[in-house]
This record gives sequence, C-alpha cells and structure tokens, in this order.
Amino acid sequence: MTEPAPPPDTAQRMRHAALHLFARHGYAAVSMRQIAAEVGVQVGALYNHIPDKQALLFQLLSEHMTELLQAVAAEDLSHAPLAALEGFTRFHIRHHAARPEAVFISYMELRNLDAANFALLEEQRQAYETRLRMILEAGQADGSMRMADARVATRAIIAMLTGITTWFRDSGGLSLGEVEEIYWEMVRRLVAG
Amino acid sequence: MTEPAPPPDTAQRMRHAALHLFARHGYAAVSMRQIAAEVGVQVGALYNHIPDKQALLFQLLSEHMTELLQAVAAEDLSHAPLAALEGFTRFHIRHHAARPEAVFISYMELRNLDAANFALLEEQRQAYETRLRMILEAGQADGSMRMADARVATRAIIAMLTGITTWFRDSGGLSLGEVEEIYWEMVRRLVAG
DNA sequence: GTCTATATGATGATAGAC
DNA sequence: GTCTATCATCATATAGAC
Repeated sequence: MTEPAPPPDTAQRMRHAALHLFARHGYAAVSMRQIAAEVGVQVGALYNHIPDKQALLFQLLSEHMTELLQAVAAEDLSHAPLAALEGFTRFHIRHHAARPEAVFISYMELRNLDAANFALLEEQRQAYETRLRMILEAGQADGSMRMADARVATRAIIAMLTGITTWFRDSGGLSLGEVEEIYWEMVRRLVAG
Repeated sequence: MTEPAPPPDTAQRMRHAALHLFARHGYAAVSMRQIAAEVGVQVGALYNHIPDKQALLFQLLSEHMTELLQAVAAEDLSHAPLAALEGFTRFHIRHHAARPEAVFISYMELRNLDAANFALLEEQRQAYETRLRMILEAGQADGSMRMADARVATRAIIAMLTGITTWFRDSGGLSLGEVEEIYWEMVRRLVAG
C-alpha cells in the first residue's frame, strides 16, 4: 500500500543544481562538472537529460517566464483599474520574492542565449509588461490614474518592484507583508489621479 | 608646434575594450585573447599593464564607483530637501544614461569579484545610497516629504531610475530631457508630503 | 613593451562498456 | 541511465628573445 520510493529524478535535480549555481556564479563560470558533482553523478550522465549546456539555461529561463505568465493570467481582471493595479503589485512582489534566483538569472543571463531563444523570451517578457500597461491605460481612460507616459510608468514600476529581490531577505527587519504595503503605497502615489 | 602623436596607450585601450566586451558577453565569457585582439596586440602584452584578469574587472568597477561618488559630491547640497531630491534625480539619470555599459557590469559582475574587492565596492555603493537617504530623511523632518520607510524608498527610487539604462537609447522616441521630466514627476509624487 | 612559444590545467561533448 | 575514458579545444598566465 505504500508508495514506491520515487526515482532519483536526475533531470530535475540537474535543473535545481544549475539554477543555484548559475545564480551564484554565473552561467559562463559554471562547468557541467560542477553541476554533475552537485547532483551526485558523473558529467556524462547529464547528457542523457539535456542536449547541451545552452539548452539547460534556456529551459530554466523559459520555465520561469511561462510560470510567471500562467500565474498572472490567473489573477482576477474584473476589478476597477486601481484595484487591478493593487492586485498586480502584490502579485508581482510575492511571485518574485519567492524565486529570487530565477529572477536573477532571467535578467543576467539573457546575453548567453542564442538569438532565437532570446527572441522567444523577449516576447514573453513583453506580454507580461503589456498586462501592467493595459491596467495603467484603463486607469488613464476612466480618470482614476494620471501619468505622463504609460509605457514609461510601466517600466518604472516593474523596475522598482523587481528591485526588491536584490535586498529582501526573510530574515530581515521587514516581513514580506510589510514590504507589500510600503510598495503598494508608493505605486498608488506614483499614478495618483 | 604641433603636438606629437600620443602613444597607443595600450593600458587605456585595454580597459576600453574590456568594458565593451564584458558588457556584451559577460566577464567569465570573455577571454584575455579576445581583449588582446580588440586592442590589436598579442595576449602576452596585456600582462605588462595588469597583473591578472580579476584586477582588470576590479579596476573597471572601482573607477566607475569612484567617478560616481566624485560627481555626486560635486552636486550642490544647499537646497531645500525637495530641490535637492530633484537635483539628485536629474543627476542620477544623466550620469547613468551616459555610461550604460559601466552601469551594467557594475551590477552584473559583482559575483566575479573576490571577497575583499567586493567589500570595497559595496562600501562605495552604500555611501551613494546614503546620500539619497539623507535627502529623504531631511524631507521627512521638515514635512516637505512623507513616506513609510526612507530606506525602502531610497532603494525603490534608485532601482526605478537605474532601470532607465536597460531601455533608453538616444535613437528612441524620447529625449533624455523628456525622460528626466517624466521620472522627476514620478519621484516627486512618490514622496509627496 | 611587444613578441613567440609554452606550461599547466579545465572545458563541453562523445563513445562504448555495463 | 550511469560509468570511465578520451578528444579536441580553449583558458590564464609566464619565460625569454628582441
């Protein structure tokens, strides 16, 4: 009746190890041998699960963006613009604070993707940005928000919020809930009508 | 009467080439041979000007931070807090927009410094942050600004402003002066008393 | 200061045994 | 699916001639 012990699942352990090591040392500075050592196999074994190192990086970044888009799509859009903006702000903070390593390499390692892979991710990134921009433009339209340039405000807000991952630690002086409150107040003022 | 042609100045050309290549491909992904090829010398010649690759990276980042601190120290501090904040905002945008590559590697390549070099730069970074935080706290004290947490607001503003370098291009739709206006308006609202 | 040549070791990826 | 062994290449850094 007991479940059989799950297999070691080398593929997943490899992705996990690569995420940690890429975040700490950078994609180019991490060798396949280091990843294999972290997983507990020899280097040749990794190539049963991934065609090459580049594909491993792309898989990590692609999974991160897909997960982000799926999660934001699940947010309720039926609110008035200001409430939608609050929802987006709190969602973005929670989602990014929960995966600082994936956020970090998604920004840092784009250079190491080939052109085709880069284009795929850039498209997803823009789709996410558009989600926020639509909220801001709806707020402009119904008069609940006021700003000089919705595109610029979109980028400013995302940069401000994502920057949290560079300093926020669970062990720090502020809880994530407190950070959420502080940032929502700043975002609210930024677009005040 | 004419000036003699200046010497090729390999040391400076090396730093210039390294800045471009590190920004484009990342420190770990760039070889000393690539740098030498960009300068137009053989790889051995570089080691007459730098003890090793790590020192080359540190020199670039250290020069960038020292230049930033010197430039901000030259700003006039005699203004009221709101005027000082406007001065800081415009200074930060102009200074960073003028050197996007140095900004980029200063953020990306900190991981590749050894502990001692990292500590030196972190100290300088905090000194810069403190400059802005003092302005915000002065504004809180005299009632011209209002915010939940000056430390958090400091980081939020710097992240928001530095993010400009990731998308601003001279050839784009907005002039730097227009960007300055838009961001100063957003910063002003963010701390509105 | 720059060159050529080299020491020494690590890298990504593959082949074939088990 | 993992192992050992290996290929071919590239890396940083140095030595000594000019």
